[in-house]
Amino acid sequence: MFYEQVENKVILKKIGSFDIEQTLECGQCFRFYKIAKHNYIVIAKKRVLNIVQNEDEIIFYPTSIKEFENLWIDYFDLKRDYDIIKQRLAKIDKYLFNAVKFAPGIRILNQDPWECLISFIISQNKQIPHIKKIVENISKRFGRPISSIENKEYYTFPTVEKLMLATEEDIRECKAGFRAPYIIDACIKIKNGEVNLENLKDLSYEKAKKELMKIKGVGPKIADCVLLFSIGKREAFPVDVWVKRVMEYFYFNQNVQLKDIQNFAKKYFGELAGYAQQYLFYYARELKLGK
DNA sequence: GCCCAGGCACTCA
DNA sequence: TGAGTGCCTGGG
Repeated sequence: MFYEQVENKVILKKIGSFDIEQTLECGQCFRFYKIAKHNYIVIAKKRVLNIVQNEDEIIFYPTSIKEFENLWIDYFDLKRDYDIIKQRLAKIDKYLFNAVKFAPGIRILNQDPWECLISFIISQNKQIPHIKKIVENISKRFGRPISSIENKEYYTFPTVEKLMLATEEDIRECKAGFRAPYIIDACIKIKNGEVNLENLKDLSYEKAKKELMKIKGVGPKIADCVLLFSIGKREAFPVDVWVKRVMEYFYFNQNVQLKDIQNFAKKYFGELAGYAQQYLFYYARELKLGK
């Protein structure tokens, strides 16, 4: 990896396994906008970041070397060697070999746990464009404006304290529907310390999952998403309808129960389960496998 | 107009 | 303990 600053841009070169489209569109985050092919805007870390991917470089702006090192290297998981992860996965079987080859540029982001939690609470029974819209509504209404680009204003995701002030009715007005009380419950339990997002990193995967599931509206799938995408628990294996479909299609040849898939993934993928999940999910959804 | 979507809580056997 | 059902809402 090599990077340099040119004016207000950081230009990243010699980075393997990083495709901005695959990374953002693989369903792990909701606060991004496609501006053009290979050009995205990402809202994270209380900032608006433009990303342009060219043949052999990726340009980030506005930012600086210092900010890039402090925030974005971690956010995009750039220090990790995905070539090794992909090699190990590809050796497991032909399905993973193909899934990895299909989207070799996926990286698992390290997002903010709070925003990630609320976003995935919203995600149940929703399609991605809806989820993005609701998260945007909440940010517009309760977050702070960051900056405006081409007449579009971008907002931070609200803090726990700020969202605490919202009533269930307020949140329903953001189109969250029946999830509104779940969001209120998350605010309360995090604010009063019943659930501590800061500590989750230090807990085992199982304990951290139980901790998250104390919140109403958080079941195994959502807990796994939060653990994988914001707590760094790469052994988490979120099973949503797409993953269920692709796992049944490749490995079971029949309908099976959620817990069968969980047990299988744990044994079969081990500590790489989370990565396997991302490659398989993207592969399945893009090709509509098993549907 | 009906159906369904990246689950979950709730109810009832 | 396990299966069945309802849920806001918007797009196909």
